[in-house]
Amino acid sequence: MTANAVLSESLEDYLEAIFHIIAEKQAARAKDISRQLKVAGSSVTGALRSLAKKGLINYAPYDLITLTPAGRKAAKDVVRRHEALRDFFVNVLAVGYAEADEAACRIEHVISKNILERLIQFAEFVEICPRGGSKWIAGFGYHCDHGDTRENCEKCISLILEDLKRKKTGGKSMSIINLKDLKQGQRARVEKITARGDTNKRLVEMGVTPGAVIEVERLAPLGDPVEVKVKGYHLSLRKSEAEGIDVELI
Amino acid sequence: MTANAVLSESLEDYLEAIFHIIAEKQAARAKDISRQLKVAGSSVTGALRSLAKKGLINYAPYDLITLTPAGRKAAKDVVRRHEALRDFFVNVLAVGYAEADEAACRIEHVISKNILERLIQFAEFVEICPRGGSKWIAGFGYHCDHGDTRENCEKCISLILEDLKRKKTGGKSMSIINLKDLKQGQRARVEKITARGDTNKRLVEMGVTPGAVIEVERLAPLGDPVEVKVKGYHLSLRKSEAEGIDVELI
DNA sequence: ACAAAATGTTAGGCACGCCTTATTTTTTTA
DNA sequence: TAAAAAAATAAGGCGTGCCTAACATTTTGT
Repeated sequence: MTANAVLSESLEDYLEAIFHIIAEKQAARAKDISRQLKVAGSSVTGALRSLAKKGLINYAPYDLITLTPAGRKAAKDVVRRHEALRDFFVNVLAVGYAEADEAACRIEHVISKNILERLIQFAEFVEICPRGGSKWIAGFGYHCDHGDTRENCEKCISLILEDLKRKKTGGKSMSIINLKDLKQGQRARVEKITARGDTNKRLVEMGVTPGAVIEVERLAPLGDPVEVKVKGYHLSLRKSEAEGIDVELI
Repeated sequence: MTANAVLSESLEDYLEAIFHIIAEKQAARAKDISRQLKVAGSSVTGALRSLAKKGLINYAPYDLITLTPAGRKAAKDVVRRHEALRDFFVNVLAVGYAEADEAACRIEHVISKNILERLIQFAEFVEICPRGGSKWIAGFGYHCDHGDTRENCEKCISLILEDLKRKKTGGKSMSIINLKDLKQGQRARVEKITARGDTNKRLVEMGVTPGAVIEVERLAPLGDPVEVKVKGYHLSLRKSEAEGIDVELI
């Protein structure tokens, strides 16, 4: 019941594991957790008691384990840190997924809020800035493997020139579309929030602001709701909300 | 005496503190360490015994503390991680020094070798790639504070165009100079290693390769030796070695 | 040189977080 | 439905890393 108890690294790991198990199969059992975290069953019992005492999980001996609202919030926070770090390593540093995931696992416990937000913003910036982009990251990968020479930079510059020409011919109105028209897995840059009033407010609060990168994670059959990821947060938007967001495909 | 014992986070902290104290005043005392790490004196005694047992420090009760060669190597490694992280946070993420330093302090213990190298390379890449550079990072700072709109991107693109023009007029031979002609604090990109034979080999081993960013940290009165930083490593180069390196100012 | 102050060490304790071994409870299966 | 298997818990131990309090050894000031 404690309001905002500080979680130890290992309790964060337990919470994260529970979150993932529940996402797959409604409720978790101690065995699932011990298997996932590779610790003895008795260690799990102790951890579960701690988490229950902090009001983060519903737990009774021999019973299934679920997250309380506070627990879900705390778990999502850990997961967001984890995913943001992993995405940064994969998308910006061009590190392999497995290695990135493992590194995220360790760093997620010690990174400060501010630095995390900066990392998220930087990854976003790299994607939307014309000077960045996936080609640029590919160039970084080349630089890592082969070092850099002036000739490579010349090539790089001509790539920018090509991009510029494309932009120019595309004119000022590019492929601005509505969020609801995106397909699953597509990413876009928020161009404008056309929603007004409360909806507008709600969207901004959730991190949906012009310039932000938004990714469609799942789309219900009728497009309602649409699950998206923005700034590391997973959001579920109603169709009416999605319609109030204009985006530009990346 | 242990060859390559794994150090706990706290022992790494102790080693790092000892390294910094010794850099300032020849030898460390337990009090210096307890003051710096903000722990009780008795904790220091225990840690020192551990470090001595691992053959990393020379330690006798009531006596001054110095690093063994192995200890110096281990300490330098920790310091490199710390500095590389801090530099990344400051130079790439545009985070304040104090905050960056504190974050580095925590992350340095858990970051993997590979990811660290990638971070170092990325920071370097941002500096030497024409698409990156300090102006680009400044743009990132703006993006963080105000979000991004298409107009900003237009400005950004015109900046690149200006850069391109400058490069064009500069022609193909830019300001390639010799490393020995750099002043203290200047940074440059390694263009070519003109040294041959053993010197060449030694330089490459130390991370001085074409494309690398090199920074002059200290310059002896007669330019021999010159202390530089490359890829997070602090090196001391003899004048004869410095003369074998052609660089381009950043 | 010798007391006072500063510094260093020992001893004992506490909290974590993990382990192993043994026991209890629940679920499966024959 | 009862024995076997699986899952969960309890008890006790270990290592780390920190603390306080008490004691030992320098160093310093006069």
